[in-house]
Amino acid sequence: METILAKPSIRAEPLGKREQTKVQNRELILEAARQVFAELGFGATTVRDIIRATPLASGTFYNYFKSKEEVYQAIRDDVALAIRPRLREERNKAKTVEEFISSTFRTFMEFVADDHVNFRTIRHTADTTRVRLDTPEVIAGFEELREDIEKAIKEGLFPPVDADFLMAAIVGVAFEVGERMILRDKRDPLAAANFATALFLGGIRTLPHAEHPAAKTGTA
Amino acid sequence: METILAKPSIRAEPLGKREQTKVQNRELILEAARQVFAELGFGATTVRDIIRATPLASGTFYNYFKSKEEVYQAIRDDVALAIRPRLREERNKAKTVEEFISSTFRTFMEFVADDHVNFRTIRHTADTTRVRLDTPEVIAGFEELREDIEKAIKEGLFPPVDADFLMAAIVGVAFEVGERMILRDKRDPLAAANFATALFLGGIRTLPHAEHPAAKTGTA
DNA sequence: GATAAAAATTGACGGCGTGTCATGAATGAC
DNA sequence: GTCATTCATGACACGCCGTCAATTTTTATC
Repeated sequence: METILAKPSIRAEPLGKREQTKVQNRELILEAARQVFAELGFGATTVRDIIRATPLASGTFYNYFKSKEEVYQAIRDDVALAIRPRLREERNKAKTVEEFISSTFRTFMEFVADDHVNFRTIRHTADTTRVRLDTPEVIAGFEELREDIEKAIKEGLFPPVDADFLMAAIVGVAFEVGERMILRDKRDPLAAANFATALFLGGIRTLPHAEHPAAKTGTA
Repeated sequence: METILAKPSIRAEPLGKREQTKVQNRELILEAARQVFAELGFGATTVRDIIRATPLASGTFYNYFKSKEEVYQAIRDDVALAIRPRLREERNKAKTVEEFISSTFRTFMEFVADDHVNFRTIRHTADTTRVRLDTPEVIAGFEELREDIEKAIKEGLFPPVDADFLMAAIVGVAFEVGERMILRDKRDPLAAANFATALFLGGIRTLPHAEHPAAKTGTA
């Protein structure tokens, strides 16, 4: 852990066979887990189910993860780590409240629409009940948002509102509206983002008007 | 199930011994479950843990519930069934958008503040990860909200917005801001409700200004 | 009250998932 | 080629799950 001095003068890609299979096995487990979670739901899935969907032996699983929860975290964290930099960048570019809010929701909704397979399978278990697990990485993303809001307040971009509540509100709307979006027959991330943006910028009265107010369900 | 003709001419409270212990046992299990969930978290709790916290035998559990999930549902449903009528009543009394929104958030936040023990223990598991399970009763509450929004649109109270998205946004903000509220040292349901209400009525620019924008964390 | 029928409780049991660990195979260093 | 290290393997002991035949408790009837 301490000695970084390695033999090969070339410090690059060509991993040893050992490292290769290690990475491979990890990915094998993660991929199997994604499938099994999607099929059985998180709650019903067992470590055995995951490992059975893999050529590996049961004991091997525990060389990589401590539990199915940890696998789930890894999956979730991949997503969080992928979207967080993009969100941060967008927010940092923002010169106005409008840009801050709209770019946040647009980026998020587009990501969710792309990633809807993961999103869906992870949030919905087999039965009627829904599950939402926020891993430390995801929570760190929330904190980043709050920091950015606080910074924006300091710079006079935002009025001096309760940054903590505002962060919570943005998160709540993003996830909840995002979920409704991917449940619809036709996923329209822009429409969802526009809705959320308008809500935050001007409240209900400035929301875009729906074409067919009643026939808008699509959830069944 | 069909014959309602019972011997006792008095059709009233005094349940038979049979019915009494039935109600009692059910309550015994529910109460034990509340404690154990709070202590171990939902995920780590087993049916055995629950029944052990009870004078009953393991087999008896299954006369009352199919699984720990069903126990959890029952607990959650109690809460949902308690708050739904109050929310509905408030919304039905509303004559303006302002009343509709503000009464919804005020009622919800007050309820959450009162019930924060249940809310907290149920939403937070032992580890860092958070869990949210929406039971059918809770989801039915969401649907009620959407129906009320659709009705309000028909009556011209609301502009013709996307009722589904608006419902999701209200739910998201209510839960997420509600959670931040109960995490704070001093629970202030009115402040949380005012924040959410202002957001929905006029957007960010009309949000109440925080006294000490930076020192507002309280979450640590 | 005594007796029979109905209902509910009990705990032991087979099946399965969990996490561990001794064994052995693959890899890398020399 | 030899040896040490690292890792995969699957059997194992333990505990939980849901069931079910036996038993106890309650209710109905005489």
